[in-house]
Amino acid sequence: MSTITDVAREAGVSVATVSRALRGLDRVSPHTRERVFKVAERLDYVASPTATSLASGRTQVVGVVAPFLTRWFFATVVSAIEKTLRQHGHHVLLFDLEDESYDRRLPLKQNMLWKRVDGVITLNLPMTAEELELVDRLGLPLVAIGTPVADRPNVRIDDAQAMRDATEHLVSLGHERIAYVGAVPSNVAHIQTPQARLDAFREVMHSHGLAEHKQWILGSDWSADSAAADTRILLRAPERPTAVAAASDEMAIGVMAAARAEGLRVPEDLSVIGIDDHALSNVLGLSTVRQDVTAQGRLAAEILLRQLGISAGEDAGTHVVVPTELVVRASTAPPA
Amino acid sequence: MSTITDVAREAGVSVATVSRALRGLDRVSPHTRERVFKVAERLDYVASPTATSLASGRTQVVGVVAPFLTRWFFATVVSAIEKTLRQHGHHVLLFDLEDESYDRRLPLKQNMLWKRVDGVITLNLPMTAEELELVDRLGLPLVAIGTPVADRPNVRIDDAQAMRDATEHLVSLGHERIAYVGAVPSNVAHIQTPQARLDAFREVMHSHGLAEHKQWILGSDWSADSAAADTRILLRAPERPTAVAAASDEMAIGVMAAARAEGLRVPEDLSVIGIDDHALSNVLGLSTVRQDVTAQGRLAAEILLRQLGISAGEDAGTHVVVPTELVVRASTAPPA
DNA sequence: CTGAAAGCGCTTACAG
DNA sequence: CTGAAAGCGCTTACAG
Repeated sequence: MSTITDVAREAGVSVATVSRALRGLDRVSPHTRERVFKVAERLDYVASPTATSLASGRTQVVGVVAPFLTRWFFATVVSAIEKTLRQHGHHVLLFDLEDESYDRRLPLKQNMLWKRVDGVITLNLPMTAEELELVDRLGLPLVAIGTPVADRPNVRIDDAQAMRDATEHLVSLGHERIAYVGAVPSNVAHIQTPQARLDAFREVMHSHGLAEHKQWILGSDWSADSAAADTRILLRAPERPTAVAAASDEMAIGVMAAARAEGLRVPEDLSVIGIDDHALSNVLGLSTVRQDVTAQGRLAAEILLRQLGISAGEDAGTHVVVPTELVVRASTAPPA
Repeated sequence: MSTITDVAREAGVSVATVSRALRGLDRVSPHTRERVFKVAERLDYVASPTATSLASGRTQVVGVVAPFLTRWFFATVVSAIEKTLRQHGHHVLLFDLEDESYDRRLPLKQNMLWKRVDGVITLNLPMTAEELELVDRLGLPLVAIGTPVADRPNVRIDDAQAMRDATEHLVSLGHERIAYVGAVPSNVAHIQTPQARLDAFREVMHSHGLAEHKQWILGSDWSADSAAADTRILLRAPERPTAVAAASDEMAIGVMAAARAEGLRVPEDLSVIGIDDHALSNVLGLSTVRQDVTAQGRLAAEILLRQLGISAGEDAGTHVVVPTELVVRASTAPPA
């Protein structure tokens, strides 16, 4: 592979001039610039990012950090981030902090970030004080998607509003006996979004004077399987809810499956609603509150690029709330 | 942040000695090594990967390239790759080659790889001759997951065997009128796995003397939505299959939903089987042929590390076929 | 066992 | 507008 020296020699100029010409800096004559471009193209020259980084201090790489990757939300948002960054000549270094045990995660370490990335995007990741201190010490800009990180730029949906809309939808259909799936177990401090959703659920129930049954608030590890298992127990009790609001579509899908397994019809015997608009929700007829995850990924990437001094997208500020939308499908109906 | 020079000064040795001591090379006295370690720790020293790369030619980064990311298979395999690489001090630079249009993808370019990664892992990505030539020119080892790439190391399942098992399962239940969902449209050259599955389906049908109806071989863009839409048309025809074999669980889920939407019961009126064992398949009661995607990601990462001279995992060779397993659930039964 | 020095391939003031 | 040179922070022969 050819280096900047090869190009300089062939073009009959200094390496400094090649560097300036190729990066589009001014103070280069049009004629020289053109000659350099020609030679660079002929030699298939691409500047070594490694050398560029050492000299400039920039890597053109952004660290994307997630507590896990294998759920719909994360894959979708990572895809959007990657595409947006690549359009602006940047790349994503991916970190999956999932640990063997569900009740903890791996910590962010200096060797993941130091001189490796220009900035960080977190995905629903509450950061510890030490991690935040690390990011600050390394001077890295940070944008948080979902769960906020201190006062850093943040892109998210209004979790409370989303769950309010879901619950109000059930109430407006006439439901009074409503269960909730997706409470945060106390051992999972690194997953916080659900708390705001639960609070909103309670608020709506209370505002309508509806009773909140403690045993109808189900915890979950956020998976369809565990939501289904918990729901089956719930549905076997003598007192049964007529509707379930789940904090995510994946859990809602588990709830629907559990209802069917218990011989109940959805929505005739049990209404179910989730939050997300998961890729499978449409085909499964799940009512939900849709969030635009792709937009969140794109916006977060654009904010970070702007913090790096690269103009990208429209400046919508540093704290963006992406709107959600109630989508009524076949899984919700008035109680029998 | 401190540099190797800081450590050398504090420890009273040369930078060369610090470099050797910290990397565990021999020809360093135990006493010196210990002193260097102490100082390095006290100064929070982490070698600049950017400088290390320039000097050594190694980046400790692996490029992971996928035709898209937002499907279950890809997210799962990327997660496994990332974890395996990180255990060995390597990181993943992620490329999502999805384009606006489904019938093409972005090409792999020199600026994504050159001096940026030490090797490449492809995920179900048929490479063009130019792309392969590029990877060769850059001297990068490559491991392919799924779709093979020339004669490079490869980790995959036996696609033919998987679909044979799925189809044989339906035949053994007594089905004779079987449809297939997931044929590859001719415009999607960058997605090839399904072709082997379709061939295997045909082979089994033929070996049992069962008729193959041309209109029962459905193409698909590999999503649940399109599989559902196509299946609904299929099920409205006067002549109907009693079973459907789908090339993936996501499509099979679409088929089940379509059957229900048409008022048919699964499995009484229509049996459905897929391939994958998707995260939602258990809860939805979908019969399937399970593949271990996490193992595929781990094995591919280990092979690549070994090609880079890093001992990782057990050496299982360079061409690994990960076994699959028929999982019978509630979506398949004898025809009515 | 240890150090001085060259080299990796760029960028960036500084002169001119 | 252009070039010579220092510098980014490591690794790696080469001496000793």
